[in-house]
Amino acid sequence: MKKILIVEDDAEICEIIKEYFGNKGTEVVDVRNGSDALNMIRGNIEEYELVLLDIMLPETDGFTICRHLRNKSNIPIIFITARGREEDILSGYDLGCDDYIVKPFLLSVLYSKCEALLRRAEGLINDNKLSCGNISLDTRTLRCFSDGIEVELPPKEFAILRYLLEHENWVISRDTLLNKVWGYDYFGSDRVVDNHIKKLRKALGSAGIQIKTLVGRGYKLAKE
Amino acid sequence: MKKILIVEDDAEICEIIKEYFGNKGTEVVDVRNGSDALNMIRGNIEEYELVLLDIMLPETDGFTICRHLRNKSNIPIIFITARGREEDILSGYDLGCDDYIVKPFLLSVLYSKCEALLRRAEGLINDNKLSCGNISLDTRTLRCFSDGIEVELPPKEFAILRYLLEHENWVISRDTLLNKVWGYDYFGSDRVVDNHIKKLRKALGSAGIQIKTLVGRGYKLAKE
DNA sequence: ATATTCTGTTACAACAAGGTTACAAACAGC
DNA sequence: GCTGTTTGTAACCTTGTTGTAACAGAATAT
Repeated sequence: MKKILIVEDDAEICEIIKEYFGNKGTEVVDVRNGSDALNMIRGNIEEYELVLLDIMLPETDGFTICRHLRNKSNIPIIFITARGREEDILSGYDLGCDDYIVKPFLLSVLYSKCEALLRRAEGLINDNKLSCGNISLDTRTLRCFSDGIEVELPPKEFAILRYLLEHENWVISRDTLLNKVWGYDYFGSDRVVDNHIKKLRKALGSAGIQIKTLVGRGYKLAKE
Repeated sequence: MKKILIVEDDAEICEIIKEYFGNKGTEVVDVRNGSDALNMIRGNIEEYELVLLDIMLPETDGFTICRHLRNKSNIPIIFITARGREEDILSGYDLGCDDYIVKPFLLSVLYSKCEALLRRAEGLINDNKLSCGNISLDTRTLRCFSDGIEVELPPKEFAILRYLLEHENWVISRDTLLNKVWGYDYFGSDRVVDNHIKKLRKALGSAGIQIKTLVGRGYKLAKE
């Protein structure tokens, strides 16, 4: 469950945000004044995935809090404030915030903004991760993991494994693999496939047994 | 120089954005209708680092364009539109945009939002010190250390190493490096990359082995 | 202006990946 | 069980990719 922090002195706003986000499965922890917020930052801010920050606060203002935050963390920060003047907004962005929302605002929009920012901060707008059992594969960084340890795969083997992962539990014939991995214009022997499957199994180590042979029909990848 | 794409039918808005961003050192390319935008996406959207997207456009609307974009790219997307109803905003976020700005807006704020989003998209909020294994790099003082001792690097090699450090463990193709380090308008042989990698490895001494070759795919930097 | 460094090209050697083949092992049908 | 077919495996050769150094032109410093 995601956990976000809100620094806001208005009890009512805290409550409606906590309820709205809570219903969507996101835990919201609130802090009502600047000095508590600073203590939180000194402590374990790593617990949180995002910070909602008011500017006008008792004891220490939001800008100062943002500065402290950015000194130790890249955590996503969204200002939520009644101060909508150009110079305030620009100050916020100068301090390294990610978004700046002027009150009053729509809860649904705030939630969507948080989602979008969290997606972006985690670097996964499209899901690049494929996995099946002990095998996983990141198609963006082109990394493959077997039993948690990284395995270097040559291009063809990577492509075959990727196709198998995209079609978990399907029986894939050699012909299909030749078409999808080699291309429609490839006319060599289909024994190439066997060879690459062999190398793939070897490279995957103990997870290699997840690639099953279906005699006369092809191969399939299973969770084991 | 950063390059961003704006899809917007209003010539005046295009012009003021192009001028404002141009003065700040960001190139803005404009497309005035939906079908041109779709062609751009099918072509080389990789050239751009961010897309500003209007919704009401001739031929194809912005939502459709956003959908096509997200099918092939994680590029940051900001909607800029007169449609400020809740359902429109939520539709935008549902399609995977990063921000949604309702017209009229302040140019300075738009620029700050772009900056913030680009920072976030590149994962570089605190980007003064980069390191990986025995290699570290201070982008402020432009100094590089390998095994703790300082190494002087020529500009190109520094830029390559910086890009690799910013994408630790990613497999970076020669094409990507040419685009990101040399610029999208470079059309020489990609063997330049090999040569600079060779010099970089040599300059880094024993830490040079942290730069791995992935035959047929490019290079990657790893912790060893 | 001159020297020095940096950059990009080229040529060639070294190497890894891909594909074929041959043979052993496993399998299916009888 | 036996037999023919399919698959696993390893060796081998070809091909394309990469490492490397030498070189020339461009950029920069002196």
